[in-house]
Amino acid sequence: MSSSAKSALLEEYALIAHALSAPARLMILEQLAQMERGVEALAGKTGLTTANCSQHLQQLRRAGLVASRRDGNAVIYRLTDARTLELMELLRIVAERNRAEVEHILRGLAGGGETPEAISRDVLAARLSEGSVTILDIRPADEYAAGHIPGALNAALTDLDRIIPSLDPDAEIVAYCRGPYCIYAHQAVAALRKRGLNARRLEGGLPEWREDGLPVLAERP
Amino acid sequence: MSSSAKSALLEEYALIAHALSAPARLMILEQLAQMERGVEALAGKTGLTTANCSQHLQQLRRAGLVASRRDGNAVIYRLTDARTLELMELLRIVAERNRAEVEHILRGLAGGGETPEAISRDVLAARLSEGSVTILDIRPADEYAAGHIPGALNAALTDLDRIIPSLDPDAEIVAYCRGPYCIYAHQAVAALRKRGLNARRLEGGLPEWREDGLPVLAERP
DNA sequence: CTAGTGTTCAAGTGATTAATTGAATAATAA
DNA sequence: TTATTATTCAATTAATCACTTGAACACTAG
Repeated sequence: MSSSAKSALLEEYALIAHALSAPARLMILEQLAQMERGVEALAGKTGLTTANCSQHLQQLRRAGLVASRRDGNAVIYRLTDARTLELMELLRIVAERNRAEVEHILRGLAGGGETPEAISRDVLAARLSEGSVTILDIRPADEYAAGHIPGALNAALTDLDRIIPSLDPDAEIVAYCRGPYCIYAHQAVAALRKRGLNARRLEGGLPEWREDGLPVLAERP
Repeated sequence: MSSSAKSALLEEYALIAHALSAPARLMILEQLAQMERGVEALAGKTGLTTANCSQHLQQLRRAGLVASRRDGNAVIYRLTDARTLELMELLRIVAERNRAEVEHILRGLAGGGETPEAISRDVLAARLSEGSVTILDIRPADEYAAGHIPGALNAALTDLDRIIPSLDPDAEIVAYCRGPYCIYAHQAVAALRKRGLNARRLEGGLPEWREDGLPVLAERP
């Protein structure tokens, strides 16, 4: 009884870890952290087929990490627990500390140049009110519309060149994206710095910002 | 290049999660959190065969979670990173929040009776110096010998009856074991309370206590 | 050197997995 | 009702997994 309780518990914990052990599911969770979405939309965003995405979603549901509701004939999935984001971030931290490959990949994204430390959310929040920073939201427009840092300009990565001329060359620029798994901000910072701009990355992304209770602006709430 | 970098990163994160997705490996990690150990000793503690345990250890090593050194003809494994423990604890927290089964199992361990909240490490550490608490270490003797809270009495679960007569019936008793995955302390508290003693569980186990920088006594350091 | 101990490797089995395809099911609109 | 859209199910494939068995390897003691 006691040893079966122990192994039952271990199986529960392993089930959560298993839910996070497929890249496809990590992508889905990152997407759901931006906003709730239907299966087809998620499939489009992640590049999975609809059926495959649905199956992954059901595995996530079995683990209790996502829940769904019906809206007409669409099934809208959402994260059940913001703690899952912490779990994913810790996963990233442990991977970064223990696997040299991770740092190697991240260095490659910086394009060879030196990249300054990411700015913390606290610090950015404090400077927000001063208006002394230009904030760039490097995500697709629909995710920006679902919520963004007040005052942030939206620009997709492929769209950066369009917005660069309008930036104050002397201002400090802070770029953010979906979160710790997202490389948009890394790439944006590398591109901006290559053009001589003073750009840094924000630690984490919008979901982490929201989770810290910091202000978020949505197009229609 | 960018999308391949993204998927390469996701695969790295998934690799860590995968390492944690088997109950056998969670058991091994919990053991290694107590003390470093050779393959055979780990196999004995976890109930795995030696070969199987060795294979799991190599999977953990591939993920970077454990490292090894040779000592004579024995290969001694250890955790590489205490952050892994945080990851396991968060895994437990998310499982507890999202899966009703977990709470159900834990309630079963309490034996139907009411169990008080676990006492935090800070609070116990503060009371330690006052000497107003009896601390019980519910782990096998070898793990106790490798390190324990100063002043703690060692008693295996099967051994509880032996030690109970010597306990002050009016004192507050705090029991701890290997950590958040370990159910020894749960069971010990249930048994002690059934006998009318004022027992509570310590939050986390010895590894977490040590990780907080709190004092640990080892038989031979 | 040989014998003994502790660990790893290699091959094989059964179970589980991710992903594909196409059919089945819900809910809505005409 | 039928048609449409969105999602899930069922059957399939190839790959990977945990675990077992028995042999191979590394190191130590004699």
